Amino acid sequence: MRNTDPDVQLLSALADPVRLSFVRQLAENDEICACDFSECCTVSQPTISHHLKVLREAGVLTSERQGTNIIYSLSADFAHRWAGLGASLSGLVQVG
Amino acid sequence: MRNTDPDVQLLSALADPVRLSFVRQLAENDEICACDFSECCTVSQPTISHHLKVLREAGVLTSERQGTNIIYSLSADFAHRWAGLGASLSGLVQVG
DNA sequence: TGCCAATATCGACGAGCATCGATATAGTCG
DNA sequence: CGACTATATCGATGCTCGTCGATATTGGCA
Repeated sequence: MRNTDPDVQLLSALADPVRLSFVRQLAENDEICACDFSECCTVSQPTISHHLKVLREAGVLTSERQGTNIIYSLSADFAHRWAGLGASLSGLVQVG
Repeated sequence: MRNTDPDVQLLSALADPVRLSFVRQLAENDEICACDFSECCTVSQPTISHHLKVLREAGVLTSERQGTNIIYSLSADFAHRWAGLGASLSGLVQVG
């Protein structure tokens, strides 16, 4: 009996300090190698891989292979989904 | 060693199907009595009270007493916080 | 003051999740 | 092919959280 609501899945994916930190880093640098996330956080490599998978499956990130490394970047429609969610939550989007 | 990041707290508060449903109802009707939430969901009264408390402590909702009932509404700066978070996550806010 | 209705708190339980070490997979290069 | 590096998967563990029934609290009213 899982959560199939994609909005809940999106929010759950972001509602973790490690994952939110990843997304914020990607908001500043368009593309980040998976190996570079390990430099900033105190979690192990399997944990990083797990969190990246959660963000990928929630549609927040997309991955792309470049040689040995895997490059992550924010998903194209993440911004739209965020804005749409905000609209449904209080008709805001534009807040001045 | 808990999460003191208010953004993570905000996202965690919304990352639950019951709580997100509450917020969506409040996005349509400005004010809702606590007793009216029980009509729409399959959870018990203590559970509803618990979820409302989480949303209150995350700054999403505000409560106001009206006689025996307690009226809930969206917090005034919830929209600002949402937009600010969106901006920090990908400089979006304005998306198409 | 005493009763009733609405809401909150308490204590407990079960499921899910973040985390890890160990290991497997995949791609590169000699 | 064989070794090395980067990333993913596996299995286990401890903790957090959603949920409930029982109970406490609070406000309104007779």
